[in-house]
Amino acid sequence: MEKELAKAYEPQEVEGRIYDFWLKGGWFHAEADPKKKPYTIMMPPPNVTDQLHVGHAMTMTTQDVLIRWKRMQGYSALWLPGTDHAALATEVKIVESLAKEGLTKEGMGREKYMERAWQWNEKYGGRITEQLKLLGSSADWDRQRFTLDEGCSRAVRHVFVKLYEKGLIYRGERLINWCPHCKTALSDAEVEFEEKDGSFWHLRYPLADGSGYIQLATTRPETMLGDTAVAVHPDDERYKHLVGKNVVLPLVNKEIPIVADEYVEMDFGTGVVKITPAHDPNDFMVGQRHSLPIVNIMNDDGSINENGGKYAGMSGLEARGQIVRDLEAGGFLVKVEPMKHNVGTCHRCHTVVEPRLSTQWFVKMESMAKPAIEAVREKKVKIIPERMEKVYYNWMENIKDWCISRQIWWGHRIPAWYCDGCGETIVSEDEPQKCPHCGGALHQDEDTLDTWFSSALWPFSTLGWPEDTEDLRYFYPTNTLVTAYDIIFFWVARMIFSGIEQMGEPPFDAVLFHGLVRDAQGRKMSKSLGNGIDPVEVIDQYGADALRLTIITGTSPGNDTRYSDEKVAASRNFANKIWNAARFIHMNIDGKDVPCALPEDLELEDKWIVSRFNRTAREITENLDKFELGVAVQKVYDYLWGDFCDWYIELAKLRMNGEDQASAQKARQVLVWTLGNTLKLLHPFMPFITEEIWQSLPHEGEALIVAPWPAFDLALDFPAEEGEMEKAMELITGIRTRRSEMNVPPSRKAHLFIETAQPEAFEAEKNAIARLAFCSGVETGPSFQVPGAVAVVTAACKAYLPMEDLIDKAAETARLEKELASAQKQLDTVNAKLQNETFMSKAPEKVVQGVRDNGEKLKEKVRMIQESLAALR
RNA sequence: GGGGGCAUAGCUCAGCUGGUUAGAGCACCUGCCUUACAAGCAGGGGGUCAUAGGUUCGAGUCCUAUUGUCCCCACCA
Repeated sequence: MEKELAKAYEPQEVEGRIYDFWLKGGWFHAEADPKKKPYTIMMPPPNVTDQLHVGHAMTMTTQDVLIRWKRMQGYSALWLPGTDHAALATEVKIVESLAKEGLTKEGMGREKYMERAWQWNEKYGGRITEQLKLLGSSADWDRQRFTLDEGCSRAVRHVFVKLYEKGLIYRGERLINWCPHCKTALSDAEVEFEEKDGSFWHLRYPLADGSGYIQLATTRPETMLGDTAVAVHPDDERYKHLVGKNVVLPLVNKEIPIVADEYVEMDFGTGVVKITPAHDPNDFMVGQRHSLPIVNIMNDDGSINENGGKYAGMSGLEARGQIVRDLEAGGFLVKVEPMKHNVGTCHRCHTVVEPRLSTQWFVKMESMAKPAIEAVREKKVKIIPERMEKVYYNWMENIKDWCISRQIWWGHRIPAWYCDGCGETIVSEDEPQKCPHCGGALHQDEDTLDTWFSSALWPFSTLGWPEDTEDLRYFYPTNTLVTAYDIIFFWVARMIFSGIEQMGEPPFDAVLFHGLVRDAQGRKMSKSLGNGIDPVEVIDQYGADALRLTIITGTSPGNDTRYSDEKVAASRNFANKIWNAARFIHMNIDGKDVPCALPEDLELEDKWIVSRFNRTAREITENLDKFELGVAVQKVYDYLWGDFCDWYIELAKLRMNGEDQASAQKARQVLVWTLGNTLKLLHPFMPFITEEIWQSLPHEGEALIVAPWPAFDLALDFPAEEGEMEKAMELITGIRTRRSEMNVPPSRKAHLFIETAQPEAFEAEKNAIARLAFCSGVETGPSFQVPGAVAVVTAACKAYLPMEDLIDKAAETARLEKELASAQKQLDTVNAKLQNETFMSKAPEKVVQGVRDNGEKLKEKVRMIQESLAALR
C-alpha cells in the first residue's frame, strides 16, 4: 500500500488553541487485492474542460465513499478509469484555444491539430487529477490517454466492424443539425431551443389544373425552393378531393404533388403543409414515406446553392427577403402575421441551426433496445432511485436509430475507407492498403465517432476486451455505476445495451443516480452565469473532508442539491469537533498505557455508549446497502456529536478526574475503543481527518482505509442498560431545563432528591447527575417530602430541588398545570387507541404493545405531576 | 404535446417498506469564556407537512383531482 499523506491537515494555533484546520490534500491509495471478492465502481470522468465545478466533486465523492466502504468490508474495490468523454465539448474548447492564436483546425491539418489537442487535454486532465487527489480518490486520470490512443481504440474498431457485419451499423442520408457559423454537425443534445419572434407567411400555391389555389403557411419561406410536395391530413374533408393532384410551385414553376400524411395537423393553420424534405426533419420523414425527391438548396454556410436558381449565392436571409417580395409581386402572398416560435440554435454561437441533408453512420437500435429494457425490468440492473426506471423505459421504448458520426477531429476515427477508383466502402479493424475490389487507392472517412459510442464500451474496453484478459474475467460485470441523472440516455442506457450485445450480460448490477449541484439560488452552474464553484478553491478554504461531507449530507438519490458556503462551514465545524474530541482523548491517555480494547467489566454509561455505537453501526450499514448515503452520514454525525461528545466525554471526565483509578482506566479504554471504531464508520465520508486521528490513537492494523468495517456484535448489545442510562439522561435534561427557565446560574447548586421505585440507574449515575445537572448532592429513595422544592417529573422518577427562595409559587403551579395538561392529553390519545376495538384487533401486536407501554409511563407521569401540584397548595 | 420531479420550521433540506409528541444544519431568543472545542456548551421559540377529496384502526408517507414551481424529451409547418 502506498501512502501519500503529506499534509493531511494543518492545525492552526491561535492564542494557544487549535482554532481551525483544513485539508491541503493528501492521498491514500490502496490497490485492489485480486484475491478478494471484487467490487467495482464505474467512474465517469468529468469533461476535459477548463472549468471544474462542485458537480464533478459530487460524483467523485459518492463513488469514493462506496469504494472505501466496500474496501473496509473486505472487497477488492476498484475504481475504473474513464474514457475520453464529451469529445465534442472538448473539441469546442480546443478550437477556442487555437483561435486565440489565430489558428484554425483546417489550417493546421489533422495531424498537427491532434498534437495540440493532446497538449490541451493533458493540461486540463492534470487539473482533474489534482482534484481527484484532493478529494481522496484513487482514480487515475493518466490512463485516459490509453483509452483514446491504443487499447480502447481497438475495442471501438472491433465493435464497429462487428456491428457493421451484422447489419446493425449502416450508412445513410438523414437530416442533421447544422450550424452554418461553426460549419459542423451538432447532436440533438447540442441544440438549444430559444423562443424567437418570427413571422408566419401565408402563401397560396396554384393547382396545376388551374382550378384554384391551395393555401398554406410557413415560417421559413426561402425553403420553398426545395419543396417537393404539399401535404394534407388523409381525413381532412376539405382537401380529400385534392390528394393526388399537383400544384405549381411558385417562382420555381415546377409541378409537385399533393400527398396525404397523418403528420399534418388539421387544426393548425390551414391544415396544409409544404414539404421540404432536405430542410426539415419531419418533412424528410414525410418525403421518405411518399418517395419524394429531395432537393438540397443550401451550402454549408447557409447560403443558397445552385438549386436555388436566381437566388443562388444569396444568404438565407437575403433570399428570404427577395423571395417574399417576389411572391408578393406574383400574387402568391396572402398575408404575413407575427408569431413566436421555438427555434433551434447552436449552443455555442447561438446561430440558428439549419437542418441539412448529409450522409451519416447509424446504429440500428430496435433489436438492441429490447434486451436492455428486459435487463432493467428483471432487475438485472437495479436503478436507484427507482423512478428513474420510467425515464429509462420511456426513452428505450421510443428509441430512434443512433447517429454515431461526428464532423469533428477529436475522437475515434470511423474505421471506414472508400475507394477512389470504384467507390467501394471497406470497413475494417486494420487499415487496408488498397481496394480489395479494384486495387484502387483508398481514403478514410473524415468523421469521428460520437464520444458516447466509445464510452458505451468502457466497462469492458478498459479491461482489455476484445482480448480475454484476467481483468476482464475478474471484474466484468462490474457492480455499481455512479453518475448524475442528466446522462441517463447518453451513457447509462448505451452502456447497458452495448454490454449486453458485446458481452452477453449487462455491465453493472446497479446504477446510482445522484442529483445536480446547483448554486445557492438553485440555478444550474454555468460558465455564462459565472456561478460555477471550483472545488479546488473550496477545498483550499474549508478542506476536502468538509466538502465531501457537505456533498453527501442532506442529499438523497436523484435529487438536486444546492451549494452554499454555509453548508461547507457547518461541515468544517464538524471536522473541528472531531479533532477536538481527539485532542481531549490524547490529553488523557498520552503517557499512559491504554490498549484499544474494551475492558472486561463495563459500567452503565460504558455499556450505553458501546451499545449505541453497535446499533448505529448496524443502521449505517443497512443504509449504505440501500445507497442511502445522506441518511448514513447523518447518523454518524448525530452519534459522534450528540452521544459521544455531548454525553460520553462529559461523563468520562468525571471518572478520569476522580479517585477510582480502575474506573478511570476503563473510561480511557472505552473512549479510545469507541472513537477508533466510530472513525471507521466515518472514514468513507471523511477519509483524511479520520485516518490521521486513527493513526494517532492506539489502534490495530496498518491503516484505517483497510481496517475492517464494524459488524454488529451481539455481545455489545445492551438494550436494558441503554434504557437505564436514558432515564438518568432524561432527568439531567429536565433539571437543566428547569434551571434555565428559572435563570439559575450553574454556580448555584442544590441538593437533589430523586423519588423513584427503580433507583438503580440513578444510583449508578449519581455523580454524573450531580455534575451535569449542577447539584451539590444526590439522594435516591422511594419517597420524599421536600417542601418548597422545584419538581422535575420524568417517566421514571420525580426529582426535587429545594430552591424555595427562587420559586414563584403561582408560576410554578401554572407550569405544572401546563405539563399536566400535555401529559393528560397524550394519555387520552393513548387510552382512546386502547379502547378502539378495530385498532386492537387490526394493528400488529408490536404497535399495540408500544402504545400500552407508553400508556403506563404516561399514567405514572400524570400521577406524579398531580402529586407535586397538591404539594404546592 | 409526452414524461418526471418538487411543494415539510424564516432559509437549505432529511424523513427508507404507513405506526408513540414530524427531524437536522443555518438563522433567531436566553444563559454560560464549565481545563477538548465560543467555529463551542446548556436551554428555548418556531411547522394545519401546498389545497380538496379518498383508502386505512392509523396518512407527511398510499390513491385521485387542483394549484404553484422546476426539469427532461418531442416540437406544429
